[in-house]
Amino acid sequence: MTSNCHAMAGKKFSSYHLAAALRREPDPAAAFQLFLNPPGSATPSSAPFRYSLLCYDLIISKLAAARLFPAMESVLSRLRSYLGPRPREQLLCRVISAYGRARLPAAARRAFAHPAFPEPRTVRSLNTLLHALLGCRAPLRDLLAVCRDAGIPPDACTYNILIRAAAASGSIEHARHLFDEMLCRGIAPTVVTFGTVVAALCNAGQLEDAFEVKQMMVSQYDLLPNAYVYASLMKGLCEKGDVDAAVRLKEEMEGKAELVLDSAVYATLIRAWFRVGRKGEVVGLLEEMKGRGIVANCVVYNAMIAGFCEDVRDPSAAFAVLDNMNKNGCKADVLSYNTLVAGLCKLGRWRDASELVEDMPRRGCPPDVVSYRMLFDGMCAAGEFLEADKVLGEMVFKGFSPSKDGARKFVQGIEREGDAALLESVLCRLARVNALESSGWEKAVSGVLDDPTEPSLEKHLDSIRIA
DNA sequence: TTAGGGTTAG
Repeated sequence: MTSNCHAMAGKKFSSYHLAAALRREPDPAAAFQLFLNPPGSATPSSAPFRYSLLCYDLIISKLAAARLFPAMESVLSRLRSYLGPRPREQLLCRVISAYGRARLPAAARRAFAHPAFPEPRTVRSLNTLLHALLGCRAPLRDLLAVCRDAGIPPDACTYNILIRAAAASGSIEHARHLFDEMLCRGIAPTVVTFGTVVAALCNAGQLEDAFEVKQMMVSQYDLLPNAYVYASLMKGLCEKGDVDAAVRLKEEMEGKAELVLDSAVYATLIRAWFRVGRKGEVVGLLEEMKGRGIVANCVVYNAMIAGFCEDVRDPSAAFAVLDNMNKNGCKADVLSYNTLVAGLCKLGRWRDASELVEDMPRRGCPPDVVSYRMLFDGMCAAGEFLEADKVLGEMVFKGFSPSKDGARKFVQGIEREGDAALLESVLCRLARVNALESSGWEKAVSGVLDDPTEPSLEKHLDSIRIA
């Protein structure tokens, strides 16, 4: 189609045309082919195609978003020898984030140092890398090491990520220390910093401290608490069982003109309402939302799905919510499905859960590692080890591994059933995805080794050790 | 797509 256009225009297909074609092409693999072979470039007499930086930018962004990493890396290599304006750091950030979302921390680190991008790095790509590593659950000390090695002066954003990493690794003390350090270095905390600190304190159950921080941001830093701060506090109160206090906080928000209630605030309350058995009042909350012009998003629907599954133990009602959200133009996300899968498994309905997981790709939402782990655990809990084994095969094929706990229960269950051949094959597969604790498999394996009918296991043991 | 909340699991 594209080549026809330029032939009709009687002009050479330039990088300008290529950029337009890349923008139009929805299929990233097709866009990659277009980039490699621009129309007209194959004619023997023609000079090499002259790419513009925009073409590189477009194709790299597209491939990054589609997680077509080998293709993306090959373009990055070409970009390295590209003689033209140097690419912007924003593009590098996109590449790093894509690796972070794919949970590939080593690749994210390599990208940060990629020679296609001109030195020096600014704090912007440093922060992107830190955020990517945080998403990969890298420990705080790794993040601190990255900061030290980069030698880039941190900003408030850097500290916000580090504080969140400290809280995620369970150390409020470290988070506090980082906050103090940032003050010492003359970096002013922002409303985001306070949002992070309040959330960390609430998650740790330190509500009094969290409220103190809310006061302090006003009195000492002249910053107003926003909906993020309120949502964290409301969730913290609900978890302590003080739903009424959470409602009072919502009323406090309503009294402040500068504060806008949003869907997160309602999702928090909806979930809490279900937990305390006030599901009848949820409809009222939804209507109130509507009245304020707040559109229910995935998070709100997911809170309802969780409520119907966990509290009402009524998966059909949860399925109805799923249908409803799709009708209302809100595409169910992986969390919606995983919540349902968890609910079905908890009710022992692993067959229904299995059907739902199988149906997810058709519904436009491929299962993730959590979907598989929950289904696997649900089958193990039901004593359905052969079914669990099938799921395990599919998981391993897709590069996912079961949780350590799930793998342990699975191995113990198969041990109890005494199927040595199955146990052997299972241990090898688990070892391949590194889902075995050494003590766990050693114990299980030694049990089988005592069995003289199972001589081939030693061979597999060696392969496990090498892996 | 430089940072924070809210819905699942662990």
